[in-house]
Amino acid sequence: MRKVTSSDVAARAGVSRTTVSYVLNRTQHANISEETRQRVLAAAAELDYTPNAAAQMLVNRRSNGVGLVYPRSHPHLSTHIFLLSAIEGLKSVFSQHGMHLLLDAVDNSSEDAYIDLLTAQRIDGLILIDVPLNAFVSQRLIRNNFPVVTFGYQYPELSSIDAENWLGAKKAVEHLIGLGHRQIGCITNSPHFPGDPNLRLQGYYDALQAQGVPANPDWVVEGCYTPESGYAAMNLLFEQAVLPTAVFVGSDVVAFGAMTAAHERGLSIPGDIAFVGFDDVPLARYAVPPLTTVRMPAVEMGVRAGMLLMERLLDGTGPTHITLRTELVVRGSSCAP
Amino acid sequence: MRKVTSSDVAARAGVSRTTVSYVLNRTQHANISEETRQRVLAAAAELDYTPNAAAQMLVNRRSNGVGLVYPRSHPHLSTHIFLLSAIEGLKSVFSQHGMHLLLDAVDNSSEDAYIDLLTAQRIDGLILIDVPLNAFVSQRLIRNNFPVVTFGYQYPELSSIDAENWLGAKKAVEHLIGLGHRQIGCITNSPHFPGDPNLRLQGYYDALQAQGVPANPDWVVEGCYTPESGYAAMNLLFEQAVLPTAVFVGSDVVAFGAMTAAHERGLSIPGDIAFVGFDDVPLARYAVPPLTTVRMPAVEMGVRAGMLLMERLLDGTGPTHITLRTELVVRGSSCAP
DNA sequence: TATACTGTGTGACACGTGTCAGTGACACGT
DNA sequence: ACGTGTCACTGACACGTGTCACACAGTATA
Repeated sequence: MRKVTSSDVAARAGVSRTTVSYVLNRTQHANISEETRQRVLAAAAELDYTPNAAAQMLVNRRSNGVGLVYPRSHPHLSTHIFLLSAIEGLKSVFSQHGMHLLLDAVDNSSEDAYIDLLTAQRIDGLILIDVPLNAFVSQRLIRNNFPVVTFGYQYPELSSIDAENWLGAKKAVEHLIGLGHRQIGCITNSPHFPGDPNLRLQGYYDALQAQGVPANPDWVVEGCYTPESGYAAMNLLFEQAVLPTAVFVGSDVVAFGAMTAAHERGLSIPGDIAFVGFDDVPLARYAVPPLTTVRMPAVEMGVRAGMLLMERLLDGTGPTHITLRTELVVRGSSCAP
Repeated sequence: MRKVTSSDVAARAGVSRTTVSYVLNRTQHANISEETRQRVLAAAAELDYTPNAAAQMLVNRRSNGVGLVYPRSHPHLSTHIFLLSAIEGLKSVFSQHGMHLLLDAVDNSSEDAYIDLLTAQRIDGLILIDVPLNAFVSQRLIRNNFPVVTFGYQYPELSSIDAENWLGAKKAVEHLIGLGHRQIGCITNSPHFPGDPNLRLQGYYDALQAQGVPANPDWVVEGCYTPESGYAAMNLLFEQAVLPTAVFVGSDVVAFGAMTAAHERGLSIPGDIAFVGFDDVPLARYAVPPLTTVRMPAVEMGVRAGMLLMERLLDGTGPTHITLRTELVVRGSSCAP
């Protein structure tokens, strides 16, 4: 089957290809009579004409594509539940502008493969979700002034979107302290990477210090995105001589595993041990008991990131950094010890 | 900044652009001396040359893009957890072939917007996840012999990938019957669409009939993807005069809501009421109690779908239908009444 | 009458690539 | 000397679009 081109439309309307282009693109400075305009429009509709994307990309030097890059290493849920919400927000903005989303997972090994997407002009902009940037790549992006929005961490020269991780964690722990807890453990969201300060963990420490509650390094254990890791981390905590009466978990999904470990040990929640999570995943309210957590505005973060990139693309504005509020949602998993 | 083109490479290597193309594409019938070949390769590397995707698409009539379409109407988790796994599987296949994934959500209103992606030649193939095809669109796809793989439902002329929904549901309910249950309710995964037989619901009915257990239409309630809907559906069941002793839920995520409703009513699971879910979402094992469920091989479905599409693209094979096995995973939420 | 201007439309080029047909140069067999 | 063949390489076209500079007719202006 042959593809319909603008020449076909021109022939059918009895005009030149140039005229077709002017009509379809509503070119301002072109004077086209109303009658011809209608003839062209009719011909295009009858032939069901769609402009060839490749040809447009080639001549416009614009692909209307945006690359969305995330690390493949993150296992299923935690960050990826977030990924879905972010996609939802991003798409709601991009679809209004006729932009398409190109998905690319990145391995730790060949982490600059997605760079080809932009040197090949396949995308006009880049959204990076939790992707570690090595110096080579970041400098290249900055030097070329390529439109980038980073998600969840900041780079001075690149636009970024984030939420109040530190403050959210601090509020969560202060909530526990306010309930009377003095022995508060922490299971982190992710393993520690050098150079990547864990703001949620820092919020935990700062809350303890601000309220004069002693910190116990034995009560801080690393989680790694999954419920399995939370389960294992909690069992590690149970090996301590003195147990905490409350645990702040850096991610709801990890908290699911931690709470299961507590259940299996016969502890009652929140009677024997209280839990607070982070993210407010849709299932958090359906944990047993319902999980107290810090809400991340995931969809809104996607929307704002999309808007940031569009502004950059259309108006050429410089790098902007946005931090959205987090909110403590108190449910059944936390109460006085 | 100017883009590096193959002309630049040619100039630097002191050869023609044709030679550059032959070397970089390893064109078989072209005879290029080893020495020239190395010169070209070196020049390309020094200039950090990447071919322009638009130009390649235009001349090759191939975009190396695959459209992944899903309905926006599905709320967060259920199908979308599945979506992430599918993406994982799809990407593992596509990345080997240099194919890119283009994401597109489809509204009920303008459900054929994604068709423009293919008439514009922006994509070479289409993966449809739970997207309802109206007659107009499907006929157009079939007539043009466009490469399509549907996910989760079948269309005779289009390739498809699915799992044993009917058999999985049947095994789940037979499991409950085997435990001694005779009063078994059902909360569906999704609302009923005309023309879309709910195979999981059918498996439920057929298991009851095969084992001679009476079916009670009052015990069948519609869910709608979310835990909220499961919560509401379960409370609807609780309004019955006689309560079921076990419930088969068409989706783990919906089951989370249903179990929470049971907890709030003070019922013990599985003592007072047993539950079996469907999907084996990563969190299912961390429900309270751990959820007995039917495992969907989501990632493998993605892989197989990707392979199906690649075969179709490379070898031009006809439509193929694949159905993968499901497996009952028995956990703590089900035992004898 | 010559000039300028306005409204309407077109020819031709550029974008960057893949590839067919063709060009010399050289070797070989008769 | 002449045809045949191979090797290494290149010129030119095509893909489908956007847009600049120009053309032509008709009308107003000096």
